[in-house]
Amino acid sequence: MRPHDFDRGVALPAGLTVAAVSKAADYIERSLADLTDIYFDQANLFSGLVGGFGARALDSHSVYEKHRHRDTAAQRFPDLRRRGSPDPPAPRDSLESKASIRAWQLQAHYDHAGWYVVWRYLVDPTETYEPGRPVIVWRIDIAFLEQSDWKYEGSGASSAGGGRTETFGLIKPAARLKGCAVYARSDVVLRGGKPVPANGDRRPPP
DNA sequence: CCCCGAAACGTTGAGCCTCA
DNA sequence: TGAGGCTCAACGTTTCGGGG
Repeated sequence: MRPHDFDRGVALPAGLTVAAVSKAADYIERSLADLTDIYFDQANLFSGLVGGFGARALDSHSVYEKHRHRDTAAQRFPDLRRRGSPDPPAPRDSLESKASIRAWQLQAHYDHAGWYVVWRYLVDPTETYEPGRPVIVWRIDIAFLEQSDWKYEGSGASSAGGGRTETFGLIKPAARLKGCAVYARSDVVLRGGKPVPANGDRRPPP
């Protein structure tokens, strides 16, 4: 990772360190480098892997661990809990690992309060950013989200058709996550809502 | 006692709207 | 005019629990 792109002023969950977050992001980039064909085949599945690998890395590199005992179906949140916290953990001891290629938006099936770490990543098959690293984590958001930060998003899914079930969306994610980027690569900027090289060409001619 | 639907988990793509 | 906000459709996996 790029040490100077970490912001040590961002509030983190108790016991979580910048070093642990950095190791986890590095683990994601290295572990998934050979699996980018999955991304081009089914991007949503690949993002699921990114989130899962992030949780796995934090489990081994931080005081946050995956729960060892399977809870009842409605209580599977969170991905990680602070070591030694009661069961079920309080929101302050809960840490959910999410991944996305989107710049800001965040969706979940629940509106649970707790700490969230979001691995914002891109797939760079030409390895323009880092030789040997086709998967790049370009920003890491860490925030404590209240239940009131989420809004319900209905669905028309039924036996008559439709795909997804009900979800919750983070309200005004760009505003809500302002100041929550513990890591942000300075060589990546948002243009057209997508991450692009900061030193890339300006807007292409019409 | 097995099977299968419901419900939990993980997301992206696309379109339209608002507002500075 | 573009960035951000909002909404909804589509997709894939795993676990639970009740009915046949």
